[in-house]
Amino acid sequence: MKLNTKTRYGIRAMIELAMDWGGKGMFQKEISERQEISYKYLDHIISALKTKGLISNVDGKKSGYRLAKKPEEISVYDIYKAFEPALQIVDCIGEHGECVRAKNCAASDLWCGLNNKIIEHLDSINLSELAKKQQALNQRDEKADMYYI
Amino acid sequence: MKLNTKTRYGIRAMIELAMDWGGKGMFQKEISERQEISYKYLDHIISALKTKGLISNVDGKKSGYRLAKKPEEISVYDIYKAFEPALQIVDCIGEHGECVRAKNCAASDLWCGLNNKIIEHLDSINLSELAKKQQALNQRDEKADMYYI
DNA sequence: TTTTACCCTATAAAACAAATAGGAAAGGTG
DNA sequence: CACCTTTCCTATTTGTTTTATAGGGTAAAA
Repeated sequence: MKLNTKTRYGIRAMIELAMDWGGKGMFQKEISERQEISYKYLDHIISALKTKGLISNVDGKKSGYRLAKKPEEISVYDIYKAFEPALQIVDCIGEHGECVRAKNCAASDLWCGLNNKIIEHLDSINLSELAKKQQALNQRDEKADMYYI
Repeated sequence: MKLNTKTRYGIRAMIELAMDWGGKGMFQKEISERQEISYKYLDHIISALKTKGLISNVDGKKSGYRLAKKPEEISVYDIYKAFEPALQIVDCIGEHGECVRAKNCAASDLWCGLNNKIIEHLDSINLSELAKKQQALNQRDEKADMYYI
């Protein structure tokens, strides 16, 4: 099981925007530079986040991107769902489950249980926490740098 | 995030063997037919499970496969690890993490936390539980069939 | 000695991930 | 207005991984 790059980059971009919350807005270029994500690749990521209504540049094209909601109101799972319809670690779960045995399958139950557990966890963490954590890490970093002078 | 087929098939094969625990042993062909897994593909799965010491056919080649340990002593994560060295949903976790930012990255922390949660969950479930559940499901199924006569 | 079951390596086909490329549209600025 | 920047959109490429299948060798039971 691997997390895809879009979701990972998407989270990092969103943390960056969350740290800018209440600020001046951020251009794609700025996010790309700060997070070292290919500018062109970020195109797709921003597009997905925008389509899902998680970010917006409502004050005009050159106003920069902002979170569309409060950081507290955006969970990690919200961001995950910008890149995949839903978390579904196996296909037998959910509507389009092709497996006929799923109704009487202990394995299916197992994966379904894990799936729920992961969703629950991703839903319990919001951008506010992550931004605060990142800010703390950044400060710690700056302090560490000072001692090296 | 998707679970791969080998792990899924591997679990199903192991549940089948767990239900046979204390029994006569099962041939690859038998497992393949019961679980509707391609006989040839099952080759690789059985090979991996055997290499990891989870199953054995110690009483001779034609004795059939058995669990190498008690069902209670084999966790889902043990089986998972037969097909991947370890669960690692992102690469920045662990020894070969290539990401320089990982030490000061809230995102990395996030995925690391999720990773641990998943491992904990997979480690908390053992084959004994799964086999019992599957047996219950099978019986329920047989009963249901009766009513349809 | 024939059959059965396991064991091993190579290869193919398909799907997916990750990124790049090219350019259209639109807004702000000198 | 002309021009630069930024967003927006679609297509294409490249590489990797997944999901098998194929083919044959080995060993032991019947």
